[in-house]
Amino acid sequence: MAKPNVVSRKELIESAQKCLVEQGIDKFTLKAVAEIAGVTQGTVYYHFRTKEQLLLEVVKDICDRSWGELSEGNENTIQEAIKSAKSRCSHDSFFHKLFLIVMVSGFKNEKIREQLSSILKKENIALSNHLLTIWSKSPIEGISMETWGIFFNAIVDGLALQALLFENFPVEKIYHELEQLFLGISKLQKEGGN
Amino acid sequence: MAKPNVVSRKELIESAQKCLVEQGIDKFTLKAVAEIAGVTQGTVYYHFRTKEQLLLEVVKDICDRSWGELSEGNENTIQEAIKSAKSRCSHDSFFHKLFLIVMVSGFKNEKIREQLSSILKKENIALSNHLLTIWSKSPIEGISMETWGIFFNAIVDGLALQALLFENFPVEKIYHELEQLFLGISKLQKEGGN
Amino acid sequence: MAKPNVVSRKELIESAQKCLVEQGIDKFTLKAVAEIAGVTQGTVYYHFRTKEQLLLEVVKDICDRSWGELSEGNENTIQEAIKSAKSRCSHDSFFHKLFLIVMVSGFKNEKIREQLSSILKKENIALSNHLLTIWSKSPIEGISMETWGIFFNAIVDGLALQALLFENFPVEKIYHELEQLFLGISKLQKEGGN
Amino acid sequence: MAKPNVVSRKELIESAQKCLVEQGIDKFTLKAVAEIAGVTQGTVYYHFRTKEQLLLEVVKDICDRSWGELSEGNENTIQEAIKSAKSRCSHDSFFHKLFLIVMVSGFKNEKIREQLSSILKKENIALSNHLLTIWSKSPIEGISMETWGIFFNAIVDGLALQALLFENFPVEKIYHELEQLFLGISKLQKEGGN
DNA sequence: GATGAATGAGCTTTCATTCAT
DNA sequence: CATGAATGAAAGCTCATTCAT
Repeated sequence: MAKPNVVSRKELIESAQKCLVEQGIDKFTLKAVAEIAGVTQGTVYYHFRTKEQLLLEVVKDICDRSWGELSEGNENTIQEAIKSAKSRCSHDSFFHKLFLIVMVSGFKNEKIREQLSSILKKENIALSNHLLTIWSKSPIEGISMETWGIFFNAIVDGLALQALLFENFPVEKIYHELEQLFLGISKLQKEGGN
Repeated sequence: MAKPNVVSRKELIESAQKCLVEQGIDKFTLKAVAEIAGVTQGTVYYHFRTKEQLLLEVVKDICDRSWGELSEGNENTIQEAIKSAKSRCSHDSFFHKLFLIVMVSGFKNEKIREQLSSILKKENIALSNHLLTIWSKSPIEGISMETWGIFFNAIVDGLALQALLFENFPVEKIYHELEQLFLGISKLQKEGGN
Repeated sequence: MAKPNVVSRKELIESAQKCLVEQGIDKFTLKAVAEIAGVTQGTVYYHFRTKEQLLLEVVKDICDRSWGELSEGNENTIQEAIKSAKSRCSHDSFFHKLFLIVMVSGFKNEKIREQLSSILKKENIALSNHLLTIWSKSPIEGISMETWGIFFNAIVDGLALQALLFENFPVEKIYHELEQLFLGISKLQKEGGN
Repeated sequence: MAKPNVVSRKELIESAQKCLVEQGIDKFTLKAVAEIAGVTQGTVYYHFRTKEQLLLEVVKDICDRSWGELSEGNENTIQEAIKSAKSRCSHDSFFHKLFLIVMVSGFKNEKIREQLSSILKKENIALSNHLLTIWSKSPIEGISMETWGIFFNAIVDGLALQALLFENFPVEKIYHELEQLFLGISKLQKEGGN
């Protein structure tokens, strides 16, 4: 019943991700992927017809995971959402590195761009919805709830980018202050309610 | 054959940047750069001893320009700063594409990472200073002025990232709302003064 | 395309040797080797990871063969040993050309130098031992049996060198006289026995 | 009166020889030669129209020097001749390395081969003549005086070859025994005179 | 005379891809 | 299913050579 080599495919995708992050985009070769997975080049070809196909499946996998995390929706408070973002943000963040690498590849690959933009969009929406459950309405006039999601996502990504670039990015401190920012803005909302 | 002085280093660096952005990172070959510059491969090698060296000089050039813009400091109001950020943000932004591409290359190249992080740091500081001239003190307790610079830079970069990914990112709208965000926060500062 | 098992490593090594001797050291390119072997450059690279590696295996092969010949030890008399040396000595001697070419390459490659010196040493020893079975003791006082092996080897190599350089080196004549030399020296040994 | 740049040409040839010996045959590039001489590539071209021409002049220079040494003829005894040979023989002998390198290049260059063979021939003859002044006639019947010169030259070259290959070639010891060999053979001649 | 920028052919090497086994 | 030998196109790079200055 159990399908054989379902694992194998998944392992190869994970090896590819590992390769991308650990060896960098220009050493992302099928030979390298094969080596990490402990198989031969031919085997990689057996599972993915081309290199592009493998890259695409890497992207799909990223999206699936991301989607899974969003659906879990176990972040009930702003604090938890920020905590979750923080955990993915550090100087050596596997996830953000991988995301940026495939994003850059996506500049010349419409399929990749589409997939990545679709999860980003979903994140934006999920964040908006989340904020809606916390705030009854936008804390600042002129900023739609959709935009609040975009802003939150943008700031989290922007911080991740800095964390990847800086050797000693003070993740703890910055995320603590990010929490203050949201509390401050949230207060605005309550006051604005008057 | 062998006509002297047909290209300058600067022209080659610009060709390299064009190549990176227009052809993508994996078609960034010295042949392509040479073609764009209208010279032969040998000429590129005469000026930059390796491909890595060329990439490094591309990064240096980005940093120099960025630094130049910061020094000009002709953004006197928040509105102008946001306007300037907006102008660099669009679905096909040359600058941000280039930045991300070299940043991803920098993941495996310490020299590149250092340079890029140094300009980002300068941007953060310039922004903090700018905000300091507008706000007398931090509008929200618990957030240092340094962090406001980091936040502003992060949100701008995060939005640029989305703009690169989405086909129809509403730059105008979002940047208008970003202005509202800053006005709202600024108001907090004044009130907090009481 | 991609027909498996069209060449063996051994064939490639032989092609490389042919290339070195027939085309000379500075036309010893992997393209040339591949052409001689009737394969593509890629194939050569599949078997030997670098050009240096191929050269090293060429040297190893020379040593193995040389060692094989020494072990056979089917030269029972001085006359036979000289005959064997003569046969390898001529204006176009494949063996000596090859040896000198790799020796010169070995000047900047410790691994090659080591291998070549090791077979030369073995030749010296084999010759000493051979002479010992013919002469009961050194024919000339002050010259050890080890040195006789070195001298014999040196003169044979020196003659080979001249044969490679001169257009009309009188191999027959010189080797006949070399025989006289040994007979003369051998007589000394007998007389010295008194 | 003093011709300018007469030196320069000579210096370039010496730089080329240095380059050949120190960097090896496959790093013998005009750029390397220019660097050693402290000039630019263009300058090397100004003096020698092609790389082959430079190599040829290197060979000519070797021959001129060698010929100069032969003409000096300040080796009056066998002991002095052997001493002179010994001095040129060591694990790092500049002269023999250079000779072998250009000899190997000469395998595919008739002009080089001719020049080298001509000096070798002269050496052979000079040695024969020298021996003739010491021995009234050949010490061993059947060996012509010409051949004695060839033998002596061959053994000296063969020993040099071993010295280049072995890390610890016992030059002192071997050359002392070579002297014994000649003394032994010389004695034969006197006895044979009876 | 001398220089250094430019060239282009050709080199070593890498790599996605194919295919017989 | 999986392998590994083979391929060929294209990459990075080197270098003898040319030429305007």
